[in-house]
Amino acid sequence: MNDFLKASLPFWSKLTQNEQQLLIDTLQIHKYDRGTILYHDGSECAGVEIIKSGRARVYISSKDGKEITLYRILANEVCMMSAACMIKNINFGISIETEADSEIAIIPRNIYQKLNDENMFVKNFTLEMVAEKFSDVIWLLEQFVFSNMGQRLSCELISQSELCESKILNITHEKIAVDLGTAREVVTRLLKQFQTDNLVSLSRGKIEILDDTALRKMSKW
Amino acid sequence: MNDFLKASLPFWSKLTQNEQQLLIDTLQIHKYDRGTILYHDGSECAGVEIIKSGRARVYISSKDGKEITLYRILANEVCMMSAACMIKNINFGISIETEADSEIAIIPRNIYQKLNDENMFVKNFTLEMVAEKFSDVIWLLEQFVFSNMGQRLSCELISQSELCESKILNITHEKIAVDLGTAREVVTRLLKQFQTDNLVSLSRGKIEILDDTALRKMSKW
DNA sequence: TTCTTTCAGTGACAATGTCACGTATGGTAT
DNA sequence: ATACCATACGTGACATTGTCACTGAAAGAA
Repeated sequence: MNDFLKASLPFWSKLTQNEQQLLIDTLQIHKYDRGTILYHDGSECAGVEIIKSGRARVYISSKDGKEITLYRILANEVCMMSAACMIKNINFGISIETEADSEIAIIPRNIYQKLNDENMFVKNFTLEMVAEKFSDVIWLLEQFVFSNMGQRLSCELISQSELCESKILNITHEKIAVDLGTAREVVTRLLKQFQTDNLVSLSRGKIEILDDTALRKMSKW
Repeated sequence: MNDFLKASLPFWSKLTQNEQQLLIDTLQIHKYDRGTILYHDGSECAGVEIIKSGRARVYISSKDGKEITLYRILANEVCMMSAACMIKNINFGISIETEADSEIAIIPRNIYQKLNDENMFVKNFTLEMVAEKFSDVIWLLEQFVFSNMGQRLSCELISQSELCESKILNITHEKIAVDLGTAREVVTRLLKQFQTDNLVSLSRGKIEILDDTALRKMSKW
């Protein structure tokens, strides 16, 4: 039962017996279908979420429906946004949705808060997670400000390929566009170019990576 | 002497007598001219910096010299980047420069680390500061991804006006461009437009805001 | 099959970024 | 004052990216 807690929470072994039991007793586990919105800009956060299985996407969106993906949360990872937002009720203006059918454990807000206040290791963990994601977002901003679309697209293809551990990506231009915060047409145009350059091979809902060396080189300019 | 510590460090009154004394004893105070680079991407951080007087700009830059400002640190504010980077040696890829002649106090790295480990309030403060700046950066990213230049420029003019508490900004198009992460020509073009719309009045190195209501409305779209 | 939905392709145009200049302004040296 | 110089600004041409309004193509449902 608590194997995944050990795997997800580096501070697990530093908790007292009581703290561990408290966690186990209050932990809620939910299943969500792919595409469920776990958290939407401005709503209350229920607690700290741990992805037992599946995957989630953290993103920001504008009123007119544009989006950009900040980062993803994979199995056994903790959603620190929920951790952070409860600390000082800072509203980050972000949203989170599942990208696959997912099983998610929730540590209730007040429980995590208690652990965070009592236990140094928990607080350390919280800080490190926030700092790490902060670092991720700054990297993203860098990409956005300093790189051209070709670089960003090749980078996206590589990381999508790593995500699904395959050179064949079952993904639409639309999804890529949302990840990158651009328009589908732009993605289509560039992918077309990539295809004539023999970097990828395209078909409906599918992109096959032919030359990942070249893409990698490109993405790092 | 330690008045500014009280003002800058919310946890000051929660420190023990010994801790306070330790801080005072090890505190280093330096003066820097306007334009000094306090921290550059990848260098070691000396410690936690507190701006006693003056102002600093936190930014990221690319190899080919493009920049974008993340946020500013004003008098009596603490540079939490240095705080964060020492926690886990996360490299944020940022740089910091003074924007005015500044007096800066530095809490040595190991001292802050010690306080942070020992004292719950210090750790809380660190976390809150990181979360707050994180929130700022996400806001910036939102602006960058979802807003057009007109909106971002009007927003910049408003915030510059608030910074110097005047409707007359002594600032060049170049500086504004660097803040916004765009090119000077783009700023020049738009300012020209703003001028013909009677929003601002331009002269060399100076921008006078004529209609801040309109600018404000614009910046919030 | 036919219908329908989703995905992709395309041309025209707008906004922004880049480049290569030219021009204006204010300070400094003589 | 005059000439000179550095810095700031203006501008046109063009490249890249974003937006819009479509059309066409593929895959699943009726």
